[in-house]
Amino acid sequence: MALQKTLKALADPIRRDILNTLKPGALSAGEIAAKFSVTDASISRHLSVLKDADLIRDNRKGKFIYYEINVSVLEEALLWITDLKGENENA
Amino acid sequence: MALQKTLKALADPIRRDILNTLKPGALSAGEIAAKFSVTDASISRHLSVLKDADLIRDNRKGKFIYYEINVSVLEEALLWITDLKGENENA
DNA sequence: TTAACATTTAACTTAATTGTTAAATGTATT
DNA sequence: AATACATTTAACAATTAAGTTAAATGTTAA
Repeated sequence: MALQKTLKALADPIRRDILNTLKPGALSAGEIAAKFSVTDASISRHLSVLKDADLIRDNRKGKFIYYEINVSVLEEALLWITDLKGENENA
Repeated sequence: MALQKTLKALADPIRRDILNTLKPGALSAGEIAAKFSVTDASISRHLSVLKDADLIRDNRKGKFIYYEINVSVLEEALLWITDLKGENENA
């Protein structure tokens, strides 16, 4: 189930863009939304998909909710694709 | 565009299953379809999504159309995810 | 407690995806 | 040419996904 959620979450260009945006460090929902041309509500739903996939984590600081990337679940996706490629990491 | 198509194609469990099924070698559409519980027509459309993403290639041999996996486009997906992970392949 | 702000959730619309059945296409065989 | 077989395509129904606006929630500060 984790792999399915991960790949589904990564299959949307806005969500991939959000993840890249968070790579340098955490940002609030508003800061993230400001970078995109869709509504805050739309970004909020994308954030919830990413969070459900455990690709991001949130923590509230006062009025703001900061999101940070969590790369740990990418490992499974990487392994799946690598295995499909049929490559040996020691080759 | 290629990355988007790749990830979208990989975001479906049946399509991932098809790719794994093709890993050992090419199979005809019918042989692939026989392994799944959906109709031939449904598998045929999954095959066309995979083909459009260039994850598989087809070649007809008489009545049969054989599909084989093409892993080359996985490289871009792998690079994207690896870069997001922030890892250096020499680290 | 009221007001203001940040964010999410609800309700709704539209578009895309997946599955089904039935018709169409391509190839081989008689 | 006619039939049979493998596969795809078309047409349709059901589900899921993504966007919008408006209402709701949580937090801070007056």
